[in-house]
Amino acid sequence: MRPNPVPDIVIGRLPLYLRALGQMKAEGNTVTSSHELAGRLGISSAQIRKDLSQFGEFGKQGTGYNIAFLREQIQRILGVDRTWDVALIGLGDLGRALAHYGGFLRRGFQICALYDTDPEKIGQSIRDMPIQSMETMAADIRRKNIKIAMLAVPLSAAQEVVDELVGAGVVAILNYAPTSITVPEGVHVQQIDPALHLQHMTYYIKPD
Amino acid sequence: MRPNPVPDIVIGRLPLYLRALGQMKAEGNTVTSSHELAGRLGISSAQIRKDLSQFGEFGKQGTGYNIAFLREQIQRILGVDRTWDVALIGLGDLGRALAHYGGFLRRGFQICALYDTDPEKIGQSIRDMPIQSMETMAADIRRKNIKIAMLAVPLSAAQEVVDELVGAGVVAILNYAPTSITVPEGVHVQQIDPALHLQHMTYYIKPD
DNA sequence: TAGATTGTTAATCGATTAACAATC
DNA sequence: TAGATTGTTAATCGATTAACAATC
Repeated sequence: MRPNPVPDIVIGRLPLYLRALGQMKAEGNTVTSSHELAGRLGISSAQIRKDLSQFGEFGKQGTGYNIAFLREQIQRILGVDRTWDVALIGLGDLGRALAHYGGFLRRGFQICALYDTDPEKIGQSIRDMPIQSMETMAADIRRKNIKIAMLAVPLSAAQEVVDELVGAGVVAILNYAPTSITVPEGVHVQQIDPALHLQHMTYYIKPD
Repeated sequence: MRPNPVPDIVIGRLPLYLRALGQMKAEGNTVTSSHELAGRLGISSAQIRKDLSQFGEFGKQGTGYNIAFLREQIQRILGVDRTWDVALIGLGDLGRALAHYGGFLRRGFQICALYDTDPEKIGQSIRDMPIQSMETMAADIRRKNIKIAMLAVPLSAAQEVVDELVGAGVVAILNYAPTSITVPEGVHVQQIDPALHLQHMTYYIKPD
């Protein structure tokens, strides 16, 4: 009998815990508690303990959690106790900002290939990485065994590029194009659309 | 007796519906159904009908929803049947990309003020907007009655800037700094942290 | 009319929380 | 020992879905 899968909503909180633990470590602390974490993150301590209990027993009654240890455990659970290669497609303003962002590496990700359709851009380099043609993208991604892609192309190109990425073996896509994309079973998509978040908030602040 | 508030999780889906309706409109369609929307968004048609029913009756049995009409209604519900002024703080690579992004306006938002601490940047202009000093930020935001801010400053500065924004009357913050921030009751925060989304997905793709 | 789709109800499903024994 | 905090259970709370009468 297979164990029940851990709810996706729990998986989604683990990176949040990891981020907070990283900050606590940077602050020089060595132990924390579900209450302290809860306070930082604005959720309940019971939820944190319940979430962690899905994966094992990481704390000590009376004293709480060792920060370094718990951090390592969550990194392992999420699979970021290693560095993942990531392809970045679309080198407009946003794509360039992502390519320059230095924060991915310490969280388990390394942008290692850049692709665009614009002949003006192809051949240019960012951080010593050449921008390559999308013609060669699929073969290149497959050859490098890249499993994760960040998509910063215009809306009109998004689905087409997604299909190509999936065909090339990519199984996780972070989509910055403001549209829902369709992928086969087993391929994971996360979406970032700032306007969506802004519109969520305006609901609550309408009466000027 | 006050009516039950609409669940936040429902509010969070409305911008998604709005985005899909905008695309359908752009494609030249005039009517749609809960089933078609559900197919596009990968959720159930029952959920869409239930969500919409929180706010009124927008469809017709047998025929579905008029796209233009439903779009207007959701815009009104979310408060994006107008254009909101938005302040952007932090003009690094990401801040610049956001300042140049042309997609906000058609979704109800206009970046109308830029702030940074770097003396090199202050005085420069992006899209005809001058980058202003953070010294003058609070007074300026209050004078202009800006209620929404996008925060693209380094982690180390985030909470400090948030406190100043809140003090200046900002009630909605889109936080790009990779940290949880603390705000008083009545102030809304949404967070964008791409590494969080990537780590969420690696859980499922671990066995290389 | 026949076919389609809404809006809504009740049932199901799943997530969160409160509480506490265990124990450091 | 006394105080603190975990891991876990059961209860509560909330969200999703299935089903269908109403009706276009």
